[in-house]
Amino acid sequence: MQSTTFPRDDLRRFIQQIVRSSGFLESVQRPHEHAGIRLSVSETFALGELVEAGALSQQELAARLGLEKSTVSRLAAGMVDRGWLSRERDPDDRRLYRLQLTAAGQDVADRVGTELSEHHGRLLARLSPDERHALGVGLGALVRELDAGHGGYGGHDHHDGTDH
Amino acid sequence: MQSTTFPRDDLRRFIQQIVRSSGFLESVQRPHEHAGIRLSVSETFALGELVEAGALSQQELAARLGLEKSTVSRLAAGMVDRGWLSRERDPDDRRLYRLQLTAAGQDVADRVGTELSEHHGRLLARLSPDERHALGVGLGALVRELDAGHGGYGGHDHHDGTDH
DNA sequence: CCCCTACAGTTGTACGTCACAACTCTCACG
DNA sequence: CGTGAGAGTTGTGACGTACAACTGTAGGGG
Repeated sequence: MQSTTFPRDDLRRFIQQIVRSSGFLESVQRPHEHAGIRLSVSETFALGELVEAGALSQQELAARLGLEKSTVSRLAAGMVDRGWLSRERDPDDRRLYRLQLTAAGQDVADRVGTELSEHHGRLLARLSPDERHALGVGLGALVRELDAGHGGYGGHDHHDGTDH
Repeated sequence: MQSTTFPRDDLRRFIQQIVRSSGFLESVQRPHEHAGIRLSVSETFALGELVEAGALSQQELAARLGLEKSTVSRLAAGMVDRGWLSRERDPDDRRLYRLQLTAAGQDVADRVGTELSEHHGRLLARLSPDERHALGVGLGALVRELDAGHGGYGGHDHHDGTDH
């Protein structure tokens, strides 16, 4: 059964308090300023995914973000408009796009990343070393299981991972 | 091109992967089925806050959810319509409402809470006892610091936290 | 070679969630 | 009383998203 170290629904209480303390419900819906740049949460995550992956098709990006392809189509278009993304057809399969950060896009990603990193650093600095370590272990395990099993809240079950 | 500050932020990487694996961006925007009941994320959290607090004014609920009072006004109205909430003026100060769960509302809160709890339980069951413990310690510390300092991602800074 | 299916991406549309601003109503205080 | 402050409401508009119907490319069999 469950050990007494993590009783009944503490995870839920944590989530609720995180929501409360981080202005969560507001910030997901509205564009935001990070490092003097106005971007939506989806854009922020898209930057992160592109930094990590290098080049992605829109489908792949959609799968990573858990969004519909039509949504990502418009998301990418907006980022292209702002000069953050280059969108070229894949020469080997002209159905695909190759989304890639431009120099300006990398710069934005860098600045936003730095700001978030500093923010998180300040937050983590207030934890004891043991707590920081515990957080890393715990979140690492959580992410591992979320990735492995189905951890979604929706049941919709996209984000499959079937790529060519 | 120094583009490596983005991925170096561990907390950020965790968040990103959690987003990816939990269908987050989609589910925040759209009503959802929990225990056969269709509700939005804000409604889910509102139920949680009301279970925890017993009775709240709309302002207090707004502060806890990090939402504007007008938004909460409509949120509460919807929940009253569905019979989950009773909304009576506070006899001592008729400006305030006393929001309280009805029997039906408590039932819904209970069912949704149970489902979430089981979901979280299944997730946590796949962690080792050490990992579960670490997660508890780490998240506990994180919540503590989020609550204490300003941990918000916006610069907006409402949600003052003057409550209780 | 052509058709047919599969797949990537686009566009039209509708919906849900939210904030801001201007308003009403109640309270407290002089 | 009248004035100001606080709780809640309503009008409005912005934004992010999904779904469905569409276009265009690719890869097979007849």
